[in-house]
Amino acid sequence: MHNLSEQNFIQQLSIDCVIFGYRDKKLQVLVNKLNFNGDFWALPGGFVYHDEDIDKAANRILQERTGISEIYLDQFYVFGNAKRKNLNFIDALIALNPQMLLNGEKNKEEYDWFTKRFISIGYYALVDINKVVPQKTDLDESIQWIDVRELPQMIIDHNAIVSKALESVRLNLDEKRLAFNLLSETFTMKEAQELYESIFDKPFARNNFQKKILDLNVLERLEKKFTGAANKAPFLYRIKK
Amino acid sequence: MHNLSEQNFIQQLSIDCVIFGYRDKKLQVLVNKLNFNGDFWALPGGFVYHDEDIDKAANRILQERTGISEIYLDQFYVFGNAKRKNLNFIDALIALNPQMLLNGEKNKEEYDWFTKRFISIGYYALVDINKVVPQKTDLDESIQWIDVRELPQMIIDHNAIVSKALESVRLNLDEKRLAFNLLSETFTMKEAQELYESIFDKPFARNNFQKKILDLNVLERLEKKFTGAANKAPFLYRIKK
DNA sequence: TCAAAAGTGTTCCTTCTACACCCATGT
DNA sequence: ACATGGGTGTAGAAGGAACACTTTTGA
Repeated sequence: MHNLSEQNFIQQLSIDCVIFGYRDKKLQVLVNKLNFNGDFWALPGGFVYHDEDIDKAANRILQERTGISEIYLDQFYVFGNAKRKNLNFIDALIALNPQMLLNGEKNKEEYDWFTKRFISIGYYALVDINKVVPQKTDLDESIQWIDVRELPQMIIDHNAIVSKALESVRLNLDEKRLAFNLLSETFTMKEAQELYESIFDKPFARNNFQKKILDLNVLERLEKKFTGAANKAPFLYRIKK
Repeated sequence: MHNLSEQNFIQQLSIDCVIFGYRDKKLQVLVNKLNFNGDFWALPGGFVYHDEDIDKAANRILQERTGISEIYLDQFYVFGNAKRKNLNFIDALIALNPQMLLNGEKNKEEYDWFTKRFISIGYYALVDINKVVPQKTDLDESIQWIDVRELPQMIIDHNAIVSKALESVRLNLDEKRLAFNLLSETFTMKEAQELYESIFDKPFARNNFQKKILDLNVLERLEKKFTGAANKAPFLYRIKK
């Protein structure tokens, strides 16, 4: 593990990130599988340096995991149940990975630091999945995109954090023009519609959707996209600068 | 001061409460004036015990300050700027109150605990102002209701916290039926309208307002209220159980 | 009988929804 | 020519805003 216990970070405070991407007509979340025996899944997260804004900390964590900066992100909720501890998870981990205890002193410190009750600030991020190269840390066995509706059971309350994040995204989608952060720079109206449908998990009428989106007055129409298919070629759109 | 430094609380984490009440056709906020020389105003706030849910902590703080339980409250934002410290405020305080330094050791601990950077979770509460008996702590010179549009300059970012709270209340007012928490148990439609007008700081059309509120289908109509005025007596309403 | 304020109805306009039609494209 | 999918127009429904009218109350 890192030098978590060395007091560089604010104690008992963490940040958990729900990073949304969109591919294959599915809304996906970036999650990592922890590098231990047993199935331990978690959201990317981290801690806050003593002299660091929490927004900056969230940005840093996101950059570490996705490789890109200038990510759209928003704080959406604080999870502060008193029982929010890594303790149960750590004990299950140690039962399956007894070698973890070998290092004595050092690990004892880590253990004490890490098993306290944590308050976690939830951030959601919306990224163009094609620009992201997921980065695992040495705590992770792997990091991958998983369909938001097919997530495995995750540690502590991370599944609940994802639910709350999705709820917040839905509430803010139109007002803050969030959706377009999930698409590549140019896209067709159909792609935008399929994105909406995967976020809200319901169909939209094609003509009315187009009208609604264009009435937002934030898109500019570019050239047509010829796919070779035997039908009218759709226009490409881009967010107005 | 209290035994803040005795590690009963989670470090560097606070809760600040924006307690809204309504009287004299004005939306008011409960604020306290600190018990030192100089004009130091602050929102009621507190800290979180190690074994306490953050929602419970907010409830406890509210109960201490208002004397009532069963308060409607909602977490609305986390304020986590790195420069969020009591340091400047404390130094100004000490300059005006040099006697504070006399107690040596004990106060040094307090000083160290209290001058660190704090992350604060904002909660707003909506109360029936008639049921509240504001309670000051021994840190306060006074505690009082002040019109939300006439608040003095407060310490750190407390004015910004109030702004953000008001914004959140406006967003959630209809969806969560928040408004009626601010009125006494029975009220006339005019009173409800005046409350809305003070929250949104704009007038509503009388007839349309009545239709909108009754269409919510959450109120029951009671007897008429005869005031002695030379006009038609309005009905009283109450929230349906 | 009158003024003041409450209650209710109606029209107009904007917005949302559903249906229909036409157009471009490659086979 | 034809099937396929994209773009646009329009009528009907629903919701909100503005206006008008009636009712109740105490002086």
